[in-house]
Order: sequence, then structure tokens, then C-alpha cells
Amino acid sequence: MKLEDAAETLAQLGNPTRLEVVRYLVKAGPSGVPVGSIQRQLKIPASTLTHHLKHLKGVGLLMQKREKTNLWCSINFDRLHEVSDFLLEECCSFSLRESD
Amino acid sequence: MKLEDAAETLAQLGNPTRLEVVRYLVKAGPSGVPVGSIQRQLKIPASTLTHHLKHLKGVGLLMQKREKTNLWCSINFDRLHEVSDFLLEECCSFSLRESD
DNA sequence: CTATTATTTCGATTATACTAGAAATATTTA
DNA sequence: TAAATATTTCTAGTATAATCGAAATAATAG
Repeated sequence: MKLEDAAETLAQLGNPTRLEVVRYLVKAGPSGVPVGSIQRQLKIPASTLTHHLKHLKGVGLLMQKREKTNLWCSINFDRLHEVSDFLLEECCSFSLRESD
Repeated sequence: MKLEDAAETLAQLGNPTRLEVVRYLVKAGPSGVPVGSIQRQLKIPASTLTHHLKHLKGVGLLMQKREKTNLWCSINFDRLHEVSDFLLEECCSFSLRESD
């Protein structure tokens, strides 16, 4: 994962509202949840939510699938792992080398 | 780790320049590196760098220690782990439950 | 004290993000 | 077609962040 991509993804996760959405989607599991449910549960105005979902989708953290009138949202777990891996790979190599 | 704190820390990591600094500090290891070295190596203007270091320090990712005229900077590995753990703890619980 | 090197503060510019109400669009059901 | 529900677009106000040059402030060495 390139630094720029990691930074962009981290930046998107860095907004409290979006991180809350991400956490909610994670709890919802792989099957996901409709936009409207997120909106009602987290009490986020619809237009604000759409805006944030667009951001999450933009960095590949969000997957969407339409079913009838509902748009189901689910987290891209792989992508989430990529980001945490970026931090861990880059950062853990030295954590056991206290001798330096 | 509270969601707000995690979000704030992720946001700070979400700036390309800061993430580059973090990566550089990680490579430098626990002993750290002076501000001036970061500045010259990554070619970041001094005032810009100070600004970003303040941000990193603000969320506890950066530790500083003065030695003579040099201010040595090092990464707080524990804090870095807290953030990645936040993502992993909140996010991995469902990654094995594809049956939902 | 003076010079040198290191780092920070100040100030200003520019850009981008967050938020949400109102209106528009889409999709299904009756 | 009309009504109901779901989601998005439009628009705009407000706030905050990124950037960096110039000047100011340490801190040490000579």
C-alpha cells in the first residue's frame, strides 16, 4: 500500500462521524445494513450521511449493493486490514529492538 | 481507547507529510532522531515540520527529548499500537463470521 | 559577549472539509 | 397514476487545516 493511499484512508477514518459509521458497519457484519438504518440508529442527517458514505466508498472501505429501495452498506474488511497492516508493518519492525 | 481519541489520532496520521514523518521516525527506531535531521532528510521546511510535530505530539504519537541544541524525536510505539488495535478490535470480530 | 546552529512563533495565503436543510430523484406498492 | 419511502444532489455557511517565509527565540561553543 502506497503512503499516499494509506494517508488518504487514515484521513477518512479520522472523522468521528465516519469512524462511528465504520464501527457500526463492522458490528453489522458482512451482510451489511441499509443507509436508512445507519441514519436512524446513529441519528445522522441523510445528506450528511450520504456525503460521508461517498468518502468511505472513495477509499474502498465501503461496499454497496442495492436491493429494492434499500441500499445496503457493508465494510470492506480486506481494506481495513490493509490500513492497519500499513501501520503495523511499518511500525513493528523496530518495536523489539530496544537496543538501538 | 475512546472513539473520539481514535478518530483524532487517525486524522493526524491521515496527513501525507505527517505519515511520512511517522514512517521515518519508525525507521529511526526507539533512539529517535533530531528535528533537523527529519527536516533535511524529508526536505520539509522547518516551520512546516514544527507545525506537524506539534500535531503528532498532541495525540501522543511523538515523544521529544532535548540534548544540547538538538531536540530528539521518537515514536510512541505503544500509542501506535493502540490505534491499530482500535481498528483491529472493532473490526476483526466479524471477519471470521462470513455466515451472517 | 559574539557567532553559530537549532527550533519555534508569527502572520498570511490558500485550500479543503463538515454540516445540514430543501428540493430533486428513484423505486416500489397500492 | 398516485402515494410512500429511500437516497442523493444542490447549495451555502462555517470552520479548520496546510503551507511556508521571515523574524524571533533558544542553546551552545569559542
